Amino acid sequence: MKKKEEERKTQIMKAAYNVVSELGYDNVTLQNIADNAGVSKGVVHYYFNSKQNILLELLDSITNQIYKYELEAIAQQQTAITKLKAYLEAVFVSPQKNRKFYSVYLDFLAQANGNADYKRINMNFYENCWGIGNEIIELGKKEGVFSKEIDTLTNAKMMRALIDGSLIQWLTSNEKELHQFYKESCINSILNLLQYSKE
Amino acid sequence: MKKKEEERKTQIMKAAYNVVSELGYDNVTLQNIADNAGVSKGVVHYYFNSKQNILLELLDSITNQIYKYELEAIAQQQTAITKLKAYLEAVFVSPQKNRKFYSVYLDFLAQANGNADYKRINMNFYENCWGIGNEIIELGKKEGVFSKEIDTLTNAKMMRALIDGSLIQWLTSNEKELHQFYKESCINSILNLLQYSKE
Amino acid sequence: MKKKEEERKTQIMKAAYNVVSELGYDNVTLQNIADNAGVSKGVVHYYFNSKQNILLELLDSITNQIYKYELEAIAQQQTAITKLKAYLEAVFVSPQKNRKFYSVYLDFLAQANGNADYKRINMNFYENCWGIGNEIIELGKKEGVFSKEIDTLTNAKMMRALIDGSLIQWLTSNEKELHQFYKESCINSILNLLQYSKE
Amino acid sequence: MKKKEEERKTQIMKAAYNVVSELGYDNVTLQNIADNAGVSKGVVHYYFNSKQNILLELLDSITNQIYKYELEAIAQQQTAITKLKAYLEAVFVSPQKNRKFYSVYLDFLAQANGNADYKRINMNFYENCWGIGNEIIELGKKEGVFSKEIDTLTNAKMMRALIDGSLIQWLTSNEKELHQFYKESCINSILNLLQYSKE
DNA sequence: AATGAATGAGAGTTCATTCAT
DNA sequence: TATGAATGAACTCTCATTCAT
Repeated sequence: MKKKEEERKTQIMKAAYNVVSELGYDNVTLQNIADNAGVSKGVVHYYFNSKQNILLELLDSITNQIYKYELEAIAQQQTAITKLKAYLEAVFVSPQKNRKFYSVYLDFLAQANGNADYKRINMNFYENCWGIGNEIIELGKKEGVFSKEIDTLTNAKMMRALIDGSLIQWLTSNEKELHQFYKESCINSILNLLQYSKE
Repeated sequence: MKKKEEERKTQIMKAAYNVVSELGYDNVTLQNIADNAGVSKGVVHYYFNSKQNILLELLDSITNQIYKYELEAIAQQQTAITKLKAYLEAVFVSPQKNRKFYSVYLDFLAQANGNADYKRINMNFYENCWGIGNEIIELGKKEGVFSKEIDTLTNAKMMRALIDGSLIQWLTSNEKELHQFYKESCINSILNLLQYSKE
Repeated sequence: MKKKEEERKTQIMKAAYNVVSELGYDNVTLQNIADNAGVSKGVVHYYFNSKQNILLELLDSITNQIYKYELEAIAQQQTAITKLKAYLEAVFVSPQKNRKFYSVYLDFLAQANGNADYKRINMNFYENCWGIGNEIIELGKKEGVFSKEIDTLTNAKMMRALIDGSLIQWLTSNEKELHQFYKESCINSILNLLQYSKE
Repeated sequence: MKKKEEERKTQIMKAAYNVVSELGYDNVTLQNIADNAGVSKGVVHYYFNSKQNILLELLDSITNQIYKYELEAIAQQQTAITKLKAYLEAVFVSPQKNRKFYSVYLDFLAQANGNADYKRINMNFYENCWGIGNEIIELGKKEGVFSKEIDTLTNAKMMRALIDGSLIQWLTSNEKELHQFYKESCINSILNLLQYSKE
């Protein structure tokens, strides 16, 4: 019983993810979501109490999925450098998936500015991301491959800023081949930041 | 005649900027804009042909203003390092102005994903920003203060990614005092990137 | 089997009475009724075929209960005057019960205007009430305590009009202490009408 | 300008009156009202901010109109008895108008039970009606045609209860010819109450 | 040049009813 | 018997756009 409910919610959330990525946050209607999920409009309200709720759970769900995927990626590596590379491979997973995730995520970032709930969820995502950065940097310092002079948290934040800024730039560029460029540039820049920074 | 028309359009655009920053892109109505501008709803349609047009011109206008402001800032400096610092001072102008600009800009970035016009305007803004980066980096290489091994355009792009990523992070954090932290972290990271990068 | 069904229907009807009195006729949902009865929404449909049916049976049920209660009250008295007083004590039973009954009854009266079924049930209730009035007045005429000149049925109708009009006025007044005032005023007016009327 | 707005609101309110009397309070839709008024759905919202507002103003409007009509009727008479008769002629104006007004009024009375705004408006109407009763009774006492022993306000309240109760009974009866019966019975009962009451 | 009244399509939401389990 | 998931029609309300003045 509980299982079926969970399946339905997942089904609707996937539909919402599709629709938001295709039409953009404010063009989404419940009818769109229902159509994409292959259910009636009433079902959407039955499982979520409002449109707001669906989108709230969607943001929560996709950021957590991204985070878990990244966590798993670095867990399979042993050294700071390989963990860092695995992390960036996970982040820059593919043009298709990045386009989908970042176009939806950007919509939520825009909404977050005036919405405390979205803000909270995004803050949580940031903290998770910074946590990954922290872990890698600390390990690198221990290994002696990263500069001991740099502040761990600050650089974790800068890492994520570089990643988000890059993928947002890439989204605008609209060219698939640039995905590789941004991935490599990001890796190089981060490596340089962590290895050679002074002061 | 022409002059009055220009004034009216500017007046309405300022109102649109205020309203979008306060309410968010998709909560804006023409009535809001008209009220904020102190004119009737009909006037807004008279000078712009549609709501879409106002917002299109708004994005164009604010990105160009930001660009000009940044250009002027670096024009007053002579060396690469001072130009870079002036650039970042111009970008991180103040918590109030950054909040206003970036909340509106983020809204447009989100919209841009499905809208070629927004995309084009943003691409133009990016190119302007990269141009500033290029100029500073080239000068620094000539002066010998920046590493000659780095690729100019790539690093100009990374600079802007770091800036945008930082200010978007800051927007979510919602704390005024962090503005200073992000500004300084950005300057330090960029300086380190440009001065010590290898390969 | 039959017994259980009867119990269930009673249980649901009590719930309906509670819910209509609390929320008002048009704010009632089947879910409310089901919740108040502690059963599932499907059960309500199982025992009654439609929402309309529940409410129809509710009106029938509560008007008959009121009538029976009034009948019993006058049956315990022997004289016209004591029967009349007992009748009015039964009608003005208590602020709580009057509020509950009259708020629901008023809802039905309002609905009755466009609904022949409600109208029929209410007409039946009126006839029952007039019957009580008739009985009391006839007895009083025989006893010589009421004027022989008055028309029995007409005065029975006026009695009930005075009662309903008073309790509806009282409902609006919203003050518990006025309940006593309206009860006494009603008794006095009816006594005067029946005892001293000319022509 | 103001005049046209007033006309439109009146036009819409008349339509609302028609529609509520035909369909009943909770079956009314904004589309019905718009259709009956011969305007678009948007216009109704343009002049009233919500459905609730239309109905609130409707109750206020019709009760005040009724009151003014009654006031004018008694103003044209000089003695207590002729004023009383004129009042009742005004109240029982015609089967058509009574049916329309009382079916709508009954809807509002039912709503008033859970709505403070409706309650307030109805209370105001009651006070106006009691005021008319007071004026007539006081005059009759001065003239010596009404019993000096009766309490003025109490009897004014009972008068109105008798009137409302009678017309509500008549509504259910659904027979045009009974209108005359209820009018006459009401007049006779009130006259008897005011002339011959003891204690 | 400027107004704001009027339109109507389309949004989110509610809920009686149906029906597979 | 009993459940509650699913449906979809119908509701109120919003708002870009049009247009007579």
